[in-house]
Amino acid sequence: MTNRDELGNSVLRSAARLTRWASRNASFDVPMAQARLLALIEELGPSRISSLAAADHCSQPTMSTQLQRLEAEGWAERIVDPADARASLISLTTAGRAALGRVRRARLQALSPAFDQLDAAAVARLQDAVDALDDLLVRAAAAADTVADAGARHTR
Amino acid sequence: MTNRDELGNSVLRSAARLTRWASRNASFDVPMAQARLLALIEELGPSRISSLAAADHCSQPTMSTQLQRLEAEGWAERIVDPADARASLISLTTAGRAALGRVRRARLQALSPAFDQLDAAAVARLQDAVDALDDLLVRAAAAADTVADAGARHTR
DNA sequence: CTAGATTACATAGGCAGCCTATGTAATGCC
DNA sequence: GGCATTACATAGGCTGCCTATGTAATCTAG
Repeated sequence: MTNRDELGNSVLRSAARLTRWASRNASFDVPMAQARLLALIEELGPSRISSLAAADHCSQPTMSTQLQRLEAEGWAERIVDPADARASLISLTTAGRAALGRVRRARLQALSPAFDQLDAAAVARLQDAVDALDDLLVRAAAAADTVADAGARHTR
Repeated sequence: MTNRDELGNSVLRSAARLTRWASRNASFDVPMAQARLLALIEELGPSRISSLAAADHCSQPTMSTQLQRLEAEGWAERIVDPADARASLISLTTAGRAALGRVRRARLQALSPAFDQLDAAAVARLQDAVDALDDLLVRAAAAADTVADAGARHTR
């Protein structure tokens, strides 16, 4: 048990450390959350605000304000959903796609000195690490949802 | 090229996702930064504020305020460094060590449903992932320091 | 066809976490 | 003794996230 407990703490600690380091050292003009949102919109295509919030695992108001920032930069635009006047469909502008490209390049530039030292085996190992983290997150999120559903059922 | 670039983005994205998920779902009473600081003080033993800031890769004012919160909770205490009246030596109180234990248990509880599903191979894979991330961070930080030093040399 | 529930989103207010710039007190050096 | 340096504190600001709540559009039951 101590074994797995220790591992759980290690995973979270290492992931958090790397993330914090990247956000400190990757000097992009674009804040993390905006960059994430740009990528998300690109991935999903025209989407509603609530869909984006669900996909990003954040609250709807948080997504609303983040989107307003993207719009202020001219990186995203919204059209009223023709099927439902309450909702809007969000998509990237040309400038938004360009900004996303800049962000990705800047982020890589911060990591590249480290990556340049890696041999093929280390690259493969990192690739496997990414898969392992993604897998863990999927399981954790699924388990949390199950718990939440069970809780909701109790309150009905 | 595209291969490594893609991997770089993947690593950062996956680590960030896991971290964000954990901070949302691990319902401990103690905020992330405080928890980190508790662990850091435990690891380093009596230390100066500036040392803690360096170890945590944050600024000295940030560490000052975080420490004030730990002190307010009664989890850390400081004594004036007998060798230098400007500095103080920070250490955990008994309550602080207890709080650290609670945090670790709470954090594990959030992850444990996911961990319970893992077989031995998956655990080993995660362990390797942690090592890979740590290694990457060490390389990245070292590379960044080298660049910083070179820059500093230029300004002299 | 209309009153109430529901849905989609916006706004308000608050807290964590981090930064830079700058002030203050102790120390070290010439 | 005077001046730079060092260790830390304070001020002010930004991102990023939350909950609570308001508003307008839509759906639904009667």
